[in-house]
Amino acid sequence: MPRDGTITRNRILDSALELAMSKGLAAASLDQVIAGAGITKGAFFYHFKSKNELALELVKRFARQDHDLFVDATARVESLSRDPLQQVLLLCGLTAEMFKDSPDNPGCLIASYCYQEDLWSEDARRACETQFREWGDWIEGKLKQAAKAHPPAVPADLHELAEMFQAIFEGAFVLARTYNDPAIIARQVHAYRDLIEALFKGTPRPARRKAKSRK
Amino acid sequence: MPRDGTITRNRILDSALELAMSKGLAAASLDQVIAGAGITKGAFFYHFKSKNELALELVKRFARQDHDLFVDATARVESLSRDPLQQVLLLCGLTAEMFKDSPDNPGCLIASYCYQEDLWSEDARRACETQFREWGDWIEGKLKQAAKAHPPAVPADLHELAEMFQAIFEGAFVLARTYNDPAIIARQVHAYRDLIEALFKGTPRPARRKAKSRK
DNA sequence: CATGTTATACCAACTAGTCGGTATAAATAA
DNA sequence: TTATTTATACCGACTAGTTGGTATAACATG
Repeated sequence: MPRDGTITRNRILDSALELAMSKGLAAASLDQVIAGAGITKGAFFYHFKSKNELALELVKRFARQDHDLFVDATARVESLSRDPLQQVLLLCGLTAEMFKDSPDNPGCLIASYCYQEDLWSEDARRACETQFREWGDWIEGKLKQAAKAHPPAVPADLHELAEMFQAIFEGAFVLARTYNDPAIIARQVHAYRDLIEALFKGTPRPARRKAKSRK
Repeated sequence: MPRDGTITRNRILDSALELAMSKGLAAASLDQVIAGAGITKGAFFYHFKSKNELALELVKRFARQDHDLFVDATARVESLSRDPLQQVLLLCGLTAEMFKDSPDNPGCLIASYCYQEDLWSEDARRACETQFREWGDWIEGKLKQAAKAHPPAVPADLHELAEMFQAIFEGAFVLARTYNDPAIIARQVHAYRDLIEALFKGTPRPARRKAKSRK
């Protein structure tokens, strides 16, 4: 067998991801992708038959990685607590933690794609939808279990509430970039966590440490 | 005065906005902007000295329009109720209403820009930040007034809570595009409204009409 | 006429994608 | 062992078309 092509392939995808997060993949030229990957045009078109195929493969890889993250994170919180509400709260905490002190400018590939419809094929859209639903369904299920055991003081639509997790997440990326303050992401996820807790417990809990950096 | 150039200018901006919402302004060519506006290159470069200037002017116009909307909406809710909490809840209702039965694929110019940094000049960023803060500050102020009069059952960071309005909003656009279901926007804003109400009132209220369309 | 507005023709740089060819390395065979 | 084959992986010059931007002339209107 010749040398391993998957290395080159991943270098191309990595380069494309970086460009997608900054200038947007639609606006990035293949020459830039190629330069970033440190390869040549020939190599690129050996691995991908077009720029659109690159876009699709990139989002598919993203969805796979996100799925792995989901499996890992849910397994962890389910092993940390048996209480479904606690599991949701822990998941929020875990997620917020991931974005605390994140050095680079965070963002979401899906959000970037859905404002650049050249990249937004039906295949890509469906892959993203599936991935979103995976998280949403899990949270919704847990919230419903929690509600069965101990109904919240105020009725709430648990489907919408679960959906809100992703909404806040995606929105926080936009805010972080607009305010130029990545800390917003962890802050908003935390705020969501607190709202859920308040809704289900309805009683004050030990005061949370105040967020320090609020320029 | 010779004939009115502001008409052409606005046609250009309208065309650019439409392209920005679909394929992204960075990926859109000037020829497409020009074709959409039904004019020629000469006319374009008479009104804008470059594509980047177009991008900046477009986002500035967006911010102006959003500011007008803010002034109008807050004035309306402040005339409808004297209770700050009610005002916030009404504002959410008003906002959700705006996106109910929205025919075209909704989206936010700011979100699109912040994933395409060719367009994301510091000037543009600051204009967007200012506009975001206008809404956030107003909501935060109202929530603090409301909390003073009748503190929520559970302590909550009202700054984060106000910030969450925009986060949910921006996130809902992404979800709407990913799920291909514009109804999500009104739904999420409504869910936010309900959370705020639950937090401050803490008692059940007349059951809301169930959302009907949930494919 | 003078000023503001629009059209046509054009350019150099860049675009996605092609193509003939080369390098690598394992498998086969003498 | 060594020569040959085979398939994968990669290179870089090339093309046809597009890009943002310019030059210049024509048109409209007061």
